[in-house]
Amino acid sequence: MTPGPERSKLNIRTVARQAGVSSATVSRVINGSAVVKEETAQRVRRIVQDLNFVPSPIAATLKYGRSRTYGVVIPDLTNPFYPEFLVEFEKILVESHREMLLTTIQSHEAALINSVGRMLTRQVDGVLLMASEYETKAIEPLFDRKIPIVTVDRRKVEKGTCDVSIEFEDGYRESVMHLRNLGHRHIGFIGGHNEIGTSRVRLKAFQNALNFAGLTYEPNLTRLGDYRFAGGEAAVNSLMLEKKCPTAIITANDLTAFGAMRALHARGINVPAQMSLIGFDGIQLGDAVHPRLTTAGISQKTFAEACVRALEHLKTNASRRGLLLRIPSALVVRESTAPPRRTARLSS
Amino acid sequence: MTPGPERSKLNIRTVARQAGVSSATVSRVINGSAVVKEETAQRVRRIVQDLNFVPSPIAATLKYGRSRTYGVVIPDLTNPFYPEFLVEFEKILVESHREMLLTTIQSHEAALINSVGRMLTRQVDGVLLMASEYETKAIEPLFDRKIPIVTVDRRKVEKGTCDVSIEFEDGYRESVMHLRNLGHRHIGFIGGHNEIGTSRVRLKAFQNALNFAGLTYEPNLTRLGDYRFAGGEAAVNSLMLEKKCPTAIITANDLTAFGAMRALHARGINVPAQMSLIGFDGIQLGDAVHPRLTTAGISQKTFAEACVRALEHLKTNASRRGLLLRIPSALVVRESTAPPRRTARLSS
DNA sequence: ATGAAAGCGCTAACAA
DNA sequence: TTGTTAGCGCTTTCAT
Repeated sequence: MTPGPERSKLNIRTVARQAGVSSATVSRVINGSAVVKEETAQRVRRIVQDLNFVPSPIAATLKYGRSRTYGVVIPDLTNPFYPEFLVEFEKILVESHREMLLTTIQSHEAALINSVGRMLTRQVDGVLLMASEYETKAIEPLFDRKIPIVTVDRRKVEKGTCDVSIEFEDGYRESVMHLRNLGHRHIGFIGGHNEIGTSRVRLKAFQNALNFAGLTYEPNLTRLGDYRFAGGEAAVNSLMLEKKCPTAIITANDLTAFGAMRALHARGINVPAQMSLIGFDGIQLGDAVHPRLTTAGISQKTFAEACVRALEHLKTNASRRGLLLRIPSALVVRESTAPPRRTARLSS
Repeated sequence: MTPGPERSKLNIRTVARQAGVSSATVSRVINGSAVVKEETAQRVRRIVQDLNFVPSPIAATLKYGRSRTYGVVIPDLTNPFYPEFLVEFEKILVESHREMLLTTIQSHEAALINSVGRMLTRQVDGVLLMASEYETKAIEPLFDRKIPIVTVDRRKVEKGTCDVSIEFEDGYRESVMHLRNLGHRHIGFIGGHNEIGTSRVRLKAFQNALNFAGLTYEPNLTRLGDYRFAGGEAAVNSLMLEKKCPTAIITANDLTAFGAMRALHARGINVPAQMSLIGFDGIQLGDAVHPRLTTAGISQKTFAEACVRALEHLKTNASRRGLLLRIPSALVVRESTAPPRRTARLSS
């Protein structure tokens, strides 16, 4: 159209022309190839600067199918555990010039299919699946296309997948021992839906911890929550109907503990004087509520590093059976635990 | 399986071949063009299904420079306000088949330059800048490339930008009126750093609210926080050194209020009996703490809708002066407010 | 040490 | 209504 002024677009060739080299050379300079003569490289870099040239990785993605992007599927972004994780995860990716494609399913099973579709569409190099509550069918397309998958808290791996699991056993053992040492003998537990694998793992870890501490598991002191306030609240209200109430409660996560705390307050039960409470996750907000929540936490940084490592592992070992990494958890004692009081409505 | 080695890649042409049409027709079907004969369209759709074909928008991005992706820059992902916003924002984008590129700067000024670079690189169609604390220099590249920018809480627009601002005036006025009606006369305020525009806006809104309520602004009852726990905590500790303490405190956001609450508890000051407290933001956690936080909130859905609308507006009106949208805020009365008590250490 | 050129998958202008 | 084709920006082999 324009024969004259030639409104040229800003691409690698524009730079090449200005620098008096070929586009191949510019590409080499940008990607730090060692073969280019330093003098030439400098000239090119200069032009890149002058023109404010930003290379488009999209073209590279198109050509090689690799996007330098990892997808992450989050079950519930309003649970602060995930944002705190994402901050660390993003940091690692950015430092190594990779990108994160975040999708949330907000506990909506159907949304997972959508999420997976977006991952495919954007050609991610791997998917971190934090939504454990998924049906295999939804993620089949990822397997079909041999996209590396890293699961969380499944504790098992298939071909082409890695798993990063939190070592609930550590944290719950320390939690139970802490309570036992304070004098507690009857400890309640608020878990998650039983259909979810990780809920069963957490319950089991709690039971083992009781056993380790020489205490007996009392099934009627266990309730199922939903990893959110509401579940913790409802569970406490139900627990308090028991003839023989526990003197302490351990929960599947911190949000559940917050719900439990609210319900206890509402019933005029003082934490920790009349009821001790321990969460799991170690979210920052736990340090802001009153009383500050005693909880078993993990290092989000360690967790994020493991996830990235797992994703990278699959890049080079795509079809082999993957890694199974474990993240240790440890108790953080704050203010929501204390020795039991006889005044609580314990029968006998 | 297929005769011959032929391992053909799965692209629009594979589909075309199988359906006995041209790639252009397949493209038209995929994009819902009306001109294709229904019979042909059906045949194509069938093949797409059979082959599990997923079109690559990357190629389209390469061709047209538009990525159907909006970038979002978040100042601090561990403030639940942002995750709660993102859930709504993502929902809207996904429904209209667009993508979100999330970057966080975690209050790191330097990270903004990095964020902006990533936006450029990924060819976003627009940037939502929630990090108000930015120096113009960092976002210049966006202006240079005429990438639509939507700012938040700046309350002013330049060429090629829109702004979505929260109407702090509503919420603070209701907050102050609520306190005044309870009998409070001396209300403290914990704001944010003064260098940040939105901090000054919030303080001003609070002052106007006092004025509206017929109360006098007392500068010595104002402290500066940092929009996080720590700031709220420190501010309360400083406020309590005043000869004449306030009987109620209003904060710049909920996280600050949490910090304030913690500090008050630590000092044995009961909320709300001895001190009333009102936050701002309406984050979900506010309903989980004890006492449940009275706060002025916005509808995150409305907020997210406005942001998307603003981004879309700039798509068609790229260089014109943009929209300036306002999001109303309203008080949510919960448990952290009550009439003042003479027992607090009020002098006189 | 550098250049020429093919091709990744898609879309839209144009042709039939 | 459908087909043909050029070209988006980049990288990488092969040639020089």
